[in-house]
Amino acid sequence: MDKWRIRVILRAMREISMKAMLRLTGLSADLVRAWERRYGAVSPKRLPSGRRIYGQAEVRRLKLLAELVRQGHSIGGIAGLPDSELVELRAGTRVPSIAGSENLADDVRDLLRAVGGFDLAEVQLLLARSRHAMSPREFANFLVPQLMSEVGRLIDEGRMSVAHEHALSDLVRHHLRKIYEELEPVNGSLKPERRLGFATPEGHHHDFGLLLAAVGCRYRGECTHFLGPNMPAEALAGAARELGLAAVVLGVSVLPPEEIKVKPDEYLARLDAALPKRTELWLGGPGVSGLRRRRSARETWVFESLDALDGKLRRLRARA
Amino acid sequence: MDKWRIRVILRAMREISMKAMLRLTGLSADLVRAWERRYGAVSPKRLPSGRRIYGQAEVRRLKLLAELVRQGHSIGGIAGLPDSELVELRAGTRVPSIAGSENLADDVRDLLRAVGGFDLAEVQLLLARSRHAMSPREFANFLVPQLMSEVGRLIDEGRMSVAHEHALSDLVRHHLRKIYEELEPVNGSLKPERRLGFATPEGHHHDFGLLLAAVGCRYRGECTHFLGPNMPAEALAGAARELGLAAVVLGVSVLPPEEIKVKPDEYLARLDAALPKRTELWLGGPGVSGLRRRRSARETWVFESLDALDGKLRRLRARA
DNA sequence: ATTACTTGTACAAAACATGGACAAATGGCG
DNA sequence: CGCCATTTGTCCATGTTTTGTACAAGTAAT
Repeated sequence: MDKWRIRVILRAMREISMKAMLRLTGLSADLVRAWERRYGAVSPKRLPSGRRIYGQAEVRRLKLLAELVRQGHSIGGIAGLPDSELVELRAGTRVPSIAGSENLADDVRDLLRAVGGFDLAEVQLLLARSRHAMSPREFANFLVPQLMSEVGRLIDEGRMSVAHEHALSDLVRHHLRKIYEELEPVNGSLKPERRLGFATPEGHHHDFGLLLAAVGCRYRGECTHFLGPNMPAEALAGAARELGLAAVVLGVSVLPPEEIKVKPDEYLARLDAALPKRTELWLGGPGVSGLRRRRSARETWVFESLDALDGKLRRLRARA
Repeated sequence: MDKWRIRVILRAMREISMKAMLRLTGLSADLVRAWERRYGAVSPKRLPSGRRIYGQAEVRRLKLLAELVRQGHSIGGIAGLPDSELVELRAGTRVPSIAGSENLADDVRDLLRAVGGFDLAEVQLLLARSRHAMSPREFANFLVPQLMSEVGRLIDEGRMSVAHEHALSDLVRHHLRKIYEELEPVNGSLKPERRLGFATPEGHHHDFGLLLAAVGCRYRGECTHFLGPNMPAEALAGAARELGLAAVVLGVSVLPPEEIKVKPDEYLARLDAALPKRTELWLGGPGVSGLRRRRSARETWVFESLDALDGKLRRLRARA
């Protein structure tokens, strides 16, 4: 028979058996079947033999339901809600869910108008709507960069001030932070953990890009620890040791000369000296191009874009 | 027969079961039912089976009632008031300086242990629990300062590193930011607006204290605009003009000499020159004591503590 | 043959409703 | 101050609904 082929196809489409689903969700077989039978909580596809197969969407939904039930919601009350409202329930924010996000460009345009008019409440609303209308990945990798670069352009043209930008930054960062929080893996993922730590060097206060990277990694199912900006080398090394980090992801920005307190190269030397031998160093951000090439026994990798980071994760995952 | 299958899930969005409501409000089932039966404090909808379901409005109202009762109001006296008057009541009450000290100490202890073990997921959980178990004010004015000062002490003693502190800061800030967001004025139930803008001077990247101040002001029902840290004087002045701010609240921290890009006094001079005549300047934070006394036609006020800021708001409110 | 999974039924525990009772706290009032 | 009525949080008894888990009997996969 070509059962083998079926299996390969299933794996390729990320569709998994019940047992695998149970591992991912932490639920019991009887319970999931009861939820399905009594409330129609999920409707997994079936093999010709009648066996259930769960796709990514079902697993995600079951994880959501399980988490909400743990939080005190009654399964009967939430099993019928669509995914988007489950997410809202978990987030605790009310969002006037507009049907579908028509176009990324439209969303950006609306946001820019609201920012220009300093209507922060409206910006907040639009961001919330966009965040729920698209996937975390779309939000973090497309909408946010596009929005911020447009704002940068408008500032260059003198049609907006940095005040607009800062106020917007605070709101956008807040939403990214929420996404990061909500992506928290419920149960240990299938693979053994590869812990990643995120920080920016001492004197580097902007953790915007770092947050984007962390969101991307969580989205890929990595076990991430956000340690924050402005992290002294020795403290970061200590944290890496305590946490047993497989890699430290360092977000390096470009600072105006008068703000440089610790030279990036010096910082890296100190970090390299203090960091545990096995911990890899992944460097990203606008500031990496200016770094001197160092020689070190340590596995060091420079990524030029978030896509490159994403690619690396996919490669690592495929190998395992 | 199969009544399960026939059963229609007719719960609308954002309506939650009693158990979930209890978690959010921190009240007990018996108590809520008593309030409902005796005073009609809330009137939750019912499922066909008779079970109560609570919407956003009811949860908010119960939280409000619980907080006011904790502050000494009698439930019988306030249970019948409309939401707007409850908010008004909260905005005008003097808050007891000590709020369940033994409980607070427990929370802080648990948090410190989790931080020390670098268990960020646990910290996140504990913060979320505390945030819901106490009023925004208790969280922002008691738990957060106590927690952070304890961490500072542990760092001085060498029992914690700044990495712990930064990772914790990120999480606490996130929760403060959420509180700020959730305090968004209900429905303009309060007095005509006195718009306040919040920022830190150029080069000052820490907006932790600023956020605390903003939360405090929103709690008092003020119309607040959080403009963010590191704000150039001219941009801030422009924002004040556009927004028609009644006052700019500036959070000044103490910077190590090598990080000072713009001297605070110079910054203030520039700000004073650019700011609209009618906009007041409220200065707070650890850095205000080092400021030179300036002469200016502008109404300028220096506050030494968050309590002082709170007091000013109450005085303004009482006058109106 | 063993394991994993199916459907259907059954049952016990948890959650919740109602109404009543009770003691501690509160607040006049003589 | 003592005394009494009221307020208020908590607890209990009893019945119903909801929900998690167990099990039997049969089928597919390894």
